[in-house]
This record gives sequence, C-alpha cells and structure tokens, in this order.
Amino acid sequence: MTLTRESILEAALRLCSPEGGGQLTFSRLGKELGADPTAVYRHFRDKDELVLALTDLVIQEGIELARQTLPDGPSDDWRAWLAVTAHSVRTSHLARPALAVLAAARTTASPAETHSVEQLISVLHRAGLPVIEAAECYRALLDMTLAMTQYTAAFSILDRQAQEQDEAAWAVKYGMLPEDEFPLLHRSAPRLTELFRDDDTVFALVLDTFLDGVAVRIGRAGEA
Amino acid sequence: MTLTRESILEAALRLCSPEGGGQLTFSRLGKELGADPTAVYRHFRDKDELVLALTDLVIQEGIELARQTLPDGPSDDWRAWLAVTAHSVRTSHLARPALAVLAAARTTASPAETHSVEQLISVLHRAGLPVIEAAECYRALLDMTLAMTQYTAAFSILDRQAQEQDEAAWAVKYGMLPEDEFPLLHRSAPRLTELFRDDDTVFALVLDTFLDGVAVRIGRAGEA
DNA sequence: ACCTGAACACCGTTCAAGT
DNA sequence: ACCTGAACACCGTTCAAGT
Repeated sequence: MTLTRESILEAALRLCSPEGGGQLTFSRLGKELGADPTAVYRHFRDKDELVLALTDLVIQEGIELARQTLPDGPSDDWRAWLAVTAHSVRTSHLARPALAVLAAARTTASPAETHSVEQLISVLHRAGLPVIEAAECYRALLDMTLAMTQYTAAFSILDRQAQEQDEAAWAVKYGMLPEDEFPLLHRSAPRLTELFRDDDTVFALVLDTFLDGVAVRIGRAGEA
Repeated sequence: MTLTRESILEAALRLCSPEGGGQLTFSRLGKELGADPTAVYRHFRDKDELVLALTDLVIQEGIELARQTLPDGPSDDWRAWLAVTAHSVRTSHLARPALAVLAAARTTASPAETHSVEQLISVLHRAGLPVIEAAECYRALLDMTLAMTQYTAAFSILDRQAQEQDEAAWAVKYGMLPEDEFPLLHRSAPRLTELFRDDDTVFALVLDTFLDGVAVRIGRAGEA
C-alpha cells in the first residue's frame, strides 16, 4: 500500500487519542501504517512539520465543534459565545492529549480560524468593548484556554505510576491536617480532594471567573 | 569528588536555567558534575524522583519570593495578595523553563506550601467568600497560573527554528488581512502582533481579568 | 517516485565490574 | 558504599540501496 499525506495524518491522530496508547513516535506510526517508520519522511520533512499539520486539523475540528453549537447569525449573548468557543477548543484538543502537549503552544498559519477570530472580537465589540480591548480579551481567553488544556493533557499522558504518586502526595498533603493549625484547609480539604484532577470542574471554575471579569470590563467601558 | 544530593540538585537547577542550555538530561548532568552520567542513580531512583525533588525547591523559592513582598501580618488587600502570589509562582518557575515543563503539572507532598495555602484561603475568606468557595478560588488561581507558566515555558525551550517559524506564521495570519472582510482584526492586528509571545503582558491580562471576576464573586457573597 | 533497512547520535535505565 | 563503563531498548533523522 502506498502512503498519502492524509492516511498518515489519520493514523497519527489515532495514535494521539487516549485509546491510541499515548505517544506519537515514528516507530508506532510505521507499525500503524504497516510500513517502515522512515517512510513518513517522504511526506513530511520532519516530526515538527507533522505536528503542525496535525495541529491544523485539531484547530479546524474545534472551530467546527463551536459552529455546531453557536447560532448562525450574530448574537448578543457574548458570554455564551465565549464559553462555547473555549469549551470547543478544549474538547477537540483533549480528544488527542498526546498531540495537545506538542501542539497547544504552537501557532500555524492555517486560515481556518481567521473568520472565527473576527467573529469573536466582533461579539465582544458589540457587547461594548473598544476594538483593541476586545482583541486583548480574545487573546487572553484563548491563551488561558490553551494553557489549561495543555496542563491537563500533560498530566493525563503521564504513566500510571506517576499519576498515582501525585494522587498519594495530594492525600498526604491534605488528608491529615491538624485542625487548630489549619482550620480553613481542614474544612475545605474534602472539596479540594474532589477537585484534584477533576480538570473539567476546575476549568469551568477558571473560565466562569474569567468571564465574570470580562463582564466587569464591559460594564466599565459602558460608563465611559 | 563525591556527589551529594544537594550538589546534584544544584547542578540540575543550573542546567534548567535559560543560560544552562535548555534541557535536563543525565549526560548533561554528568558532564556538569564531572562524573559519569549514571552516578546520579546512586542518589535518585530515577529521573522522576529527581524532577520531583527539584519541583520542591522551586515551589519553596516561589513561596519565599512571595513572602518578601507580602506583609507579615494579616492583610485585607486580597487582590494584592493573590496577584503577588501568582506572580511569584510564575517567576520562580520561569527562571528554570526546562524544569517548569516537567514540574508544573506535578504535585509533591512538600509541607512548605501548606501554610501559604492556608493564608491564601484565609485572605479570601476574610474578604467575604465562604470557606469552600475561597478554597475553590485558590485552586482555580493556582491551576491557571501554573498552566500559563507551563505554556510559556514550553514555547521558550523550543529550538530557535520552531520559534521563528511560529513567529512567521503569526505574521502571515495577521499581517495582510483584507480590511473589508476582517475590519476588526485589521484594526487590532498591530496590538495582537505586539502581544505575540509577550507572555508577561498576556499573563497580566488574564490574571487581572480573573481577579475582576473574583471581586464579583466577593460582591455576590456579600449580598447573601 | 516511493519504500526499505542499516546506521548514527541521542535518550533513560540496568548491571556487572571496579575502587 | 559509591562510581565506572558497557549494554539495552528506545528516540528522531540520514542515506545508500532497493523496487
């Protein structure tokens, strides 16, 4: 069978999924494709180029996912718009954690997202923010979302031993605090233990607080 | 010369600094110590144990840094307290980017931070948040900060070629947008270009918006 | 034109051998 | 008790050889 760019990308995405086993390497990719590991070099200059191409696909998927949830026309519900965008970006990346670790900090020149960025800024602008501030807000939201996503992905692809070790460390830290010395931690330890690596809830918390902050900024802009 | 745990940790921290060259490996560590690379195994079970020990040191350094800026007694300026804490954590991690990438998502059982967490929750509690909500807020702030830090560190240790490639991609994306199709992006492109990898400003933006959100939550708690 | 397979420089890690 | 150095299984990458 002869390889194509598409069949390689597809196989690579499969490897990066949680079921795919956790890591993107040439030897695993070769095995998945039934070809010699180095055959991929005929289609991608190096691993970085492969990662960048995969990143494009995941970004596109995230945009697609957002589009399915968002209304077609313009919307005045800026808060829902931002929340859906953030969750979509996060969801599409976390479907391939092994890639998210490599991709999240990278920028590609894919034109796919340009329209969606323009829309996002326009939603914030119509909500009341000056254009520049709307752009800053978009940048802050996206960086925060990608960072939290990479953070979660990095932990999720650690080997089981390291994950259990961290969980044990957490239990030690917050499990047996003397009440008189740490009264507040003692009372909130159960909740903190619940939140341990419940990344979805922590992300929702961060996002919600951030959006409350955006509301404040919109309010301030309205006064002026 | 005989190795000690401390001399190894010190050398490893040096390697992880920006001047240290970018990556923590056993062979580089051996060279730095003037010993065989595998000699480190006499003092640390594996690389993970070494990374965890280094993480402890960096966390301690961050707490130390915060303590120098924060008042000794209790404070009612919750906003300054949270901002100083976040910036200190970030600064101490970014002094060793190569470690930050490995460390940020990990938890150690180091007791050093327990007191500082209790203090943080207490500041938020005195500001008006119920205990549980104060704890959630601490968790959200710390995860956001560590995530943004890891995100920045991951980019900063990429090889020069990849960094320049990303910068070029950015220029392509936002450099020549048709004004009629992307009116808002066209107007904010200069600012977005400025923000590209000006991680300090972006982090300050995210943190500030987050803290505005915390203020909203404190206000809501006061009403009830 | 595309794939194969040996080879190289690098990882972390193990283990027998030295002192 | 601690260090050395050969060895192993893995990386990404190059290149001559095959079809």
